[in-house]
Formats: sequence, C-alpha cells, structure tokens
Amino acid sequence: MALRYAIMTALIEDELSGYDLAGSFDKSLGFFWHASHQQIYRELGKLSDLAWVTRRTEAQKGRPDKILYALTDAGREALDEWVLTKDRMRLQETKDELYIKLYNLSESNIDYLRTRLRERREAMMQRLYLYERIRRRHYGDPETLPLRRKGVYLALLGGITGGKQYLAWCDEALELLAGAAEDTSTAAKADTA
Amino acid sequence: MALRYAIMTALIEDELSGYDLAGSFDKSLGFFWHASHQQIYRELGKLSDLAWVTRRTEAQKGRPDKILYALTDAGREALDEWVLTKDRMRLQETKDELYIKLYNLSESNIDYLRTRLRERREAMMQRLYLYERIRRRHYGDPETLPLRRKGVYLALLGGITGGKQYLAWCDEALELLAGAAEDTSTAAKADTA
DNA sequence: CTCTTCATGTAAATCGTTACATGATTCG
DNA sequence: CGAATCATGTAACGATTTACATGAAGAG
Repeated sequence: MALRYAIMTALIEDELSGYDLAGSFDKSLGFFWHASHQQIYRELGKLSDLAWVTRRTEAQKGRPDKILYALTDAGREALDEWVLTKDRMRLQETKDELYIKLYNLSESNIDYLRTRLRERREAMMQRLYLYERIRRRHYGDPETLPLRRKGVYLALLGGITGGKQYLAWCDEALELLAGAAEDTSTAAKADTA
Repeated sequence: MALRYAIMTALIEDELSGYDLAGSFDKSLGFFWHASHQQIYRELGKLSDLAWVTRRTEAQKGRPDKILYALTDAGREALDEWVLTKDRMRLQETKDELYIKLYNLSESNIDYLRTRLRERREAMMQRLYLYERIRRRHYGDPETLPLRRKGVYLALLGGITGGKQYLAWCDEALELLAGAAEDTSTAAKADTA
C-alpha cells in the first residue's frame, strides 16, 4: 500500500507522468522507495479508478504523448489520512542478501565476498556524494526550513547517516577479512580493481 | 530466491522444523531476513521436491508431529554455488514507510509522527540490547573466530552499527521536530507517553 | 474457561521483478 | 547504423502479506 502513497506524495507539488515518476520520483523520494515503471503504471491505473488522481494527455512533437497525473482533493484527503494510520512498523528489515552470504563465509568464497564488499562500498560512496550535494544545496540550515521541508530533510538525513554507517561497516568487514585472508593464501595479492 | 538459501543456511548446523525456522531462524538469521511461516512452509515444500532437503517426521506426546528438515549434499552444493552468484545488488533499499510519511509532515500530523519516532527509537533500543548481548556472549574477540563465524559476526555487526545509526537519527529527528513544535502550538505540552 | 504456545497447512490478494512489445528522436 | 532516451504498456512469474483452518496442551 505504501507505493500508492509514495506516488501521491510525489504528485503533491507537480503534475507528473508515469515516466517521470519512474525516473525515481524526481530523484528524491525514489531513494527511499524504489519502484519499477511497471509497478508505477499499474498503481496509477488504480489511482485513476479511485479518482484520487486525474489523467490529462499532452501531445508532443515527435515524442509519444505524455499522460500527466495530478492529485485530486479526494486523493489529498486519502493521503493525509494514511499518514495518520498506524500500520505495521516492522523495524528496519535489512533484507540484504549479502548478510546471508556472509553466514556462509568460507575459504572458497572469501575472495568473492571481499570483492562484493568493495563494490558496495564504492556504490554507497557515490550515493553519499549525491546526498551530501543535495543537502548542501537545499538544506543548509534545517532549523529555518518550513515544516514540510523539515520532514523531507529528515528523510534525506536518514539516508545520509545510514549510508555513512554502511561505509563504516564495509571498512570494518574488509579489515577483518583482510586479516583472515592471510591465513588462507600465502601470497598477499594486490588490490583486485 | 534468497529466502530459499536463507533457510538452507539455517539448516547447515541443525535439523529444524518449519515452526522452528519461522521462529526467526533460531533468533539469528531472522534478524536479517524475516519470513512468515507460510512462506517458509511453501519454500520447504519446494526444497523437498528439489531434494535439497530431506523430511523426517518425529512423533511427540500430546503435540502435533514435528517434521524435521535436514540439508542434503546436493542442497549444500547448491548453496555454495549460490553464494558465488552475482545477483542484483540494489544497494540498501531502505523502504521505510516513515520516510514517506515524513515527506508529508505538517502541523496536523507532527504530534503523531513524533510519537512514531519515539516508538521506533524504543523498539530499536530493545533490539540493540539483544544484539549486544549476543555479541558479548559469542563474539567477544572477532579476530580469533574461525572463518565461518567471522561472517556471522559481520552480519551481526551490520545490525549493530545500523541500529546505532538509527537511534542517532531518531534523536536528531526528534530534536528538530521538538523545535518545530514550539512554532506550532503556543503551550508546550509535556511528553505524551 | 480463555488465552497462549506448539505445529501444520490452504487460499486469496497484493506487491515486485523480468521479459516482451512498440515507435520516433537524438547522439555518436 | 547502432545505441540511448522518451513514453507507454501487457504478460507471466515470483515474493510477500493477510486471512482462514485445525487441534491438543498448559498456564492463569
């Protein structure tokens, strides 16, 4: 049910097409709730049926027509209600396959898993740069933001602190496994870039 | 596909029933990959069909029979192979409804969201106590652990550092929203326990 | 006597991923 | 000429949740 409300949230300020939304919800909400375009189109269909959004076709030269969606008053109401519903809050379900793989750590896969850890470290670093750029550009002084933007800032902050933690964890993991590697193979191989 | 391998991972060291597995995979793996009993029973059925696990019924006095599952050599092989497969690694998909709700922060829901934040803070604190207890009891000196247990330790460490980060984020969020509350209502209300 | 725990399952619905399909435009 | 981008969708499958269903034991 949350995807539905994530989409409506993205439509509060702008009229957007399914394609726009799939482009990671304007590069913002998408960081916190990814969805594929198929899911989004399906959900937009349902939202239309509920009359929580309206559709408007916009012709374009040389491009397929755009279908722009806008939030209705009823949708806005439903969204406001949803925010106040106490849904299951199942505390941070990490659901990361890498953890399961780590449970199976052995000499035959340690090199592989170290490579995966390095990859993730790199990917998270990239994402953190992006988050920090957004933070500096738009949320320099959080205390002075209007209330709604404070909420958006807090989500971003969650992404930032979570990302930093993840980096630190990768480093600690790599360190521990580097020590373990010396037990395994006699020759110390250089970085596998 | 990952649930399947999570189950097999839990079966490496013990023979377990579906019920045991549903009890959060022996309180360990379950922290990192929760699944309901329905999912587990279904997956165990498939694993039996594949001959990756064997079933053995154990009668009990006054209790329903237990069906105990054990990993076969073929299952063990499949698991080892899976660890080495490069699956989609879609970097930490936070997927937390609270973030979406925070995007909708307003004066009409700020009290509600602050309560939710406090709840989560409390719940995460409880979980952290548990993690730390396990850590002290079983993983006091990680450097000296055998390789496989180092992997398990790293998963636990991920849970711990992630949890601490989450606590810190809750605190920062509550602080920012406490400041915001004073703008909203003239009278400062005491804690809403 | 009721609630919780142990122990297994079926059924239905929704959520999410992967693959397929179309068709024009722009960039290299 | 081939690949990427824009823009929409269908179909099939797999993953996950929620509800329904049974039945005995033990605790309060």
